[in-house]
Amino acid sequence: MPRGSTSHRPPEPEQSQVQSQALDPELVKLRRKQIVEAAIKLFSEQGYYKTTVQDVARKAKISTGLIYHYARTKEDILLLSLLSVLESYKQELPPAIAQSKHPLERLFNGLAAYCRVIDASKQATVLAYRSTKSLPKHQRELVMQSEIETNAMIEACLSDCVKAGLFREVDLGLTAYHFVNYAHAWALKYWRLRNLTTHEAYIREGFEFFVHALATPKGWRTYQRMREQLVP
Amino acid sequence: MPRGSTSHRPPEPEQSQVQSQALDPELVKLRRKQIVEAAIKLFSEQGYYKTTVQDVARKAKISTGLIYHYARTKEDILLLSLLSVLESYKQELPPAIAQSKHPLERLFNGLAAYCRVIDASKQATVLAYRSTKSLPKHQRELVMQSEIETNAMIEACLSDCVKAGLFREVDLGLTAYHFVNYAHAWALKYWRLRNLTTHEAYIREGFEFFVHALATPKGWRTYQRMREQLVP
Amino acid sequence: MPRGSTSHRPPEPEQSQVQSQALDPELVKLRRKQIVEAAIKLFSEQGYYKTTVQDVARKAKISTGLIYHYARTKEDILLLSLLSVLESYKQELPPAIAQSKHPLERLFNGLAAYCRVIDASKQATVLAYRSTKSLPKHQRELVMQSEIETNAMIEACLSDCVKAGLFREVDLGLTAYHFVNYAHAWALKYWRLRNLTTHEAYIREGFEFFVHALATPKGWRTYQRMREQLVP
Amino acid sequence: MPRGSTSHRPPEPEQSQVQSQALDPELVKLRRKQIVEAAIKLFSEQGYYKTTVQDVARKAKISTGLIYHYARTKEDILLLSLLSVLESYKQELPPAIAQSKHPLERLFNGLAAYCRVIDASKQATVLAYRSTKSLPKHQRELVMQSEIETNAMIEACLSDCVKAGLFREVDLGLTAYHFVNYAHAWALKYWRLRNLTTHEAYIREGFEFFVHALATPKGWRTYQRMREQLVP
DNA sequence: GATGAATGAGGCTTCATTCAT
DNA sequence: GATGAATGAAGCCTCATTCAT
Repeated sequence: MPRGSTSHRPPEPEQSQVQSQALDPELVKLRRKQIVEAAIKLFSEQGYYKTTVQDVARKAKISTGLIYHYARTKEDILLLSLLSVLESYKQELPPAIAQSKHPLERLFNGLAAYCRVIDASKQATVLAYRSTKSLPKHQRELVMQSEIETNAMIEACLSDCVKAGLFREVDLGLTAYHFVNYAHAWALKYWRLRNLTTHEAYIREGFEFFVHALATPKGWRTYQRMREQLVP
Repeated sequence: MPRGSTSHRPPEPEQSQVQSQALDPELVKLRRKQIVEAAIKLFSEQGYYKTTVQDVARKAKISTGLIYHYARTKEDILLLSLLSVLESYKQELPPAIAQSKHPLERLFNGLAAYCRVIDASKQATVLAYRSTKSLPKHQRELVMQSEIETNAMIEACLSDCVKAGLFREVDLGLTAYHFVNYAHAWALKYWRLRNLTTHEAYIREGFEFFVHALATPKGWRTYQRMREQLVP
Repeated sequence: MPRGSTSHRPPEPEQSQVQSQALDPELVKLRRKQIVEAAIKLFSEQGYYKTTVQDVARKAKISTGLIYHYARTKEDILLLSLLSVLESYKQELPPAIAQSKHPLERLFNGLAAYCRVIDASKQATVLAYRSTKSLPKHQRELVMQSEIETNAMIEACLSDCVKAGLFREVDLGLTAYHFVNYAHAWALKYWRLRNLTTHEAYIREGFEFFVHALATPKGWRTYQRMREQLVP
Repeated sequence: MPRGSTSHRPPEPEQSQVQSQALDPELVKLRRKQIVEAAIKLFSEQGYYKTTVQDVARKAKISTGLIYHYARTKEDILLLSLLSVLESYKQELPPAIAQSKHPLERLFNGLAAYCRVIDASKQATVLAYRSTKSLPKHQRELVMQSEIETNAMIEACLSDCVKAGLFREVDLGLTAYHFVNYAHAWALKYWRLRNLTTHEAYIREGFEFFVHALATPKGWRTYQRMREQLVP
C-alpha cells in the first residue's frame, strides 16, 4: 500500500536521534554518509525546501526508496545533515586547542580553528541558521545542544585566560557568544565581508579586537609578545 | 498555473520591486500593508514555505485572489515583507542618532536603537536571515542593499568617533559589521541569550565591550564621564 | 509547499462527520453528491484500495485538488460513501412500512423494501461489508450506528406482530438480525443466489420461511389469508 | 517490479493454484504453513492492503525474499490464505456430521461444527468476505468453489431430513444457504451479536428457529424428543 | 475591485518485487 | 535455499495560481 500520507507514523520512540531499517552498522554509516554529503551540498545551494528527496537520492547515487531505509522523513535527512555539520565543528576544536599550553594561545587556536572550519563549510553553516527552524521542536533542541557544547569549549579557554590574569573578569557565557558569533558572521555575511578582507586577516584582526576589549595590562603585554607566533 | 511556476513567468519588464494590478495608490498602500503585516507574522512563526498564500489571505482578512492584485507571486510577498522590515530598521536609526551631537553618544544611540528595533521584531530579523535565499538573485540584492545602507549609518558614527580622537584608527567597514552583527545576534541567538542576560544589559555591556576594544585613552575617559547619561 | 505527507493533520475536531473547506452549503451538497456517486461506483467495482483518488475525480468530472475541498482524506470519501448508502437504506424503510396498518403486512413491506433497496445497490452493500474495516475506529462506529438504526425499524415491526399475537415471543433483537442478514445475503451471495432463484421469489419465499418459523397458529392463518395481497 | 504489477506478469502457465520455485515438497509445505499462518493473522487484523509483504515475512520469521520462493505475488499469499481457511472449514464438517446416524442430529452437528469453526476464526471468515474481491477472477472462483462444496455438505443433511419426512419439501439449495449465512453472520456481525447472546445459545436457538421453519409435525416431535441430547 | 471555487503539477513516501551474495 | 538491501513506479495530498462571477 504505497499510498502517501494516510500513514500514521508511530510516535517515534526517539531514543537517540534518527533510526534506520537497515541492520549492518557499517552499511548504515556508509549510506548515511552518502546521503548526508549529498544533502548538505544540495540544501546549502538551493535550500531545504527547493531540494527534493529525489534530488538527494540522485546526487547520492542511490534510489529514492533507499533513502527511506536510512532516514524516516525528509526532516530526518535535514537533522542528520545539520548534526553532521555541527559535529564536525566540535571535532575540530579540541585538537586545535590542545596544541598549546598557553591560555591565550589556546584561545587563539580555538577561535582560528572554529573560523576555519566554518569557512570550509560556509554554506553548511548558513544552512544551519536557515533550516533549524524547519525541524520539529525536539530535533531543534538537539541542534541547539550541539551549539552549546561548542560554546563551552571556547568558554573554557576564556576562563583560563581570566584565571591567568590575562583577561578582565567578564561574563564568560556572553563573551563566548561574542567569539562564536564572530566566527559565524564570516559565513552569514560572506557576501559582504569577502569584499572587505581576507579570511586570515579576519581571524587575526578579530582576535586582536577581542584582546583589546578583554585584556588586562598584563594580558596585553603577553599578547604583544606572542603575537608573531600566533599566525602560522 | 501551479507551483514552481517561477520559471514560466514572462521575463518581468519591471526590474525594481514589485508590481500590482491595482491602480489607486492609496488602496495599493493599504492592501499591501495588510498583506505584509500578515505575511511577516506568519512567515516569522512558521517559515516561508510552511505558510501558504491562503494563510496570508486569511490572516490579512482578504480573499486569496486579491493577494494577486497586489503581488504577482508568493515570492513577491516575501520580498515586500523583507523590504518592509529592513525599511523599518533604516527609519529608526536617523532620529535616534540625531538626538545628540556627541559622537560617542550618537554611536551609542544608534546601536541602542538598532538593537531595540531588532528586539521588537526578533522574528522578522530571523526571517530575513532564513528567507533571503529563497528570493531570486535580483531581489536578494535589493535586500542586501538595504542592509548595506543601514551599515553605512553606523559606519558614519564610527568615523566621527575616530575623527574626534575617541577611537583608534580601525577598519570602519569591518567594525561597523561588528556592531551590526552584535545587534543581530540578539535575535539569532535569542533562544540562548535570554537565559544569560536582559536586552538592556546586552546593549549596555555590548557597547562598553566595543568601547574597550576601540577607545583611545581619551575616548575611554570620555566614555567613563558620560556613561551615566547613556542609559535612559 | 505541496509536499506530501509531512503534513501533520490537526487532530481533527470531528464534531459531526466530515468537513469541507467550501462554504456555500448548496455547493458542498452538490459536489459531495458528485464525488460520492463516483466513489460508490468505483469502490464497488474495483474496491477501495484499487481505486485512486484521481479515478474518483475523473469520474466525478472535477479536478483532483477539488476533492480535497470536500473531503479531507481518501478515507473521508469512503466514509461519505458508506454513510450515503446506509442513509439511503434508512430512508426507504419508513414509507414502505407506513403503507399499511396491519403488522404482518408492515413487516413484509419493510423486508421487501429493504431487500429491494439492497438489490438496487448490491455492490454498495458489499462495499460496506468489505470496506468498513478500512475506516478508523471512530468512523467505523458511525457506520455501525447507522446499521443499528435500520435494524430498529425491523425490530419495531416484529414487536407489533408479537403484540398482536401473530408471532411467538422471541428475542426481537436477534430475530431482527435474521431478517437483516437475509436481506444482506442477497447482495453478499448474489454470485450464487442468482442461479438459484429470482429476487422477488427470494423475498416472497424468505418471508414465508420466517413466518413459518415465527408465527403462532393465529399468525399463520392471518398470513395465509393475506398472502395474495402481499405480492404486488 | 513495483506495485500494481499484476498486469505485467507473464500469463502464468499454471491454472490451478499457486506455484513455488522450491522443490523439496516437505519444505514447501512447511514454509507455506509459516507464511499462511502469519498472513491470515495479519490480513485479518489489518486488512490485506494495509499488510505489507515485509510484515508477513517478519511475522513468519523468514526473509522477505524467501516469500517469493513460495508465492509468486502478494495475491498468491492471499489466495493461499483464503484457501487454507476455507479448507479448514471443509475439514471440520464431515467428522462432525458422521458422529450420528440420525438425520436431524447430523444436521445439527453440521451446523454446530460449522458455527464453531467460524467462531474460532471469526477474523479469517471476515477476511474471506472482505478480500475475495481482491483476487483476479480465476482465483476468486477457486474460493467460491470451496464455499459451494461446504454448502453441499449441509445440503446433503437437509436432503436426508426431507427424505426422512422430518422436514417439508423446500428448496434445498436456498435452504442450505440460510444455514450457511446464519453461521457466517456470527462472524460478520460479531461486533453486535456478542452483545445480544452467547455463541452456544446462538447455535441452539438458531437451530430451533430453522426447525420451526422447516419441520413437519413429525419432524417437530422428533426434535422435541432429542433436543436435550443435542447440546453437549 | 473583490471573491473563493477550481485547477493540476509535483513532492514525499510506501512497498511489491528483484537480485547479488 | 536463504537473505535483506536495493529499486522505482505510483498514490495521496498540497497549494500557487487563475478566472468566472
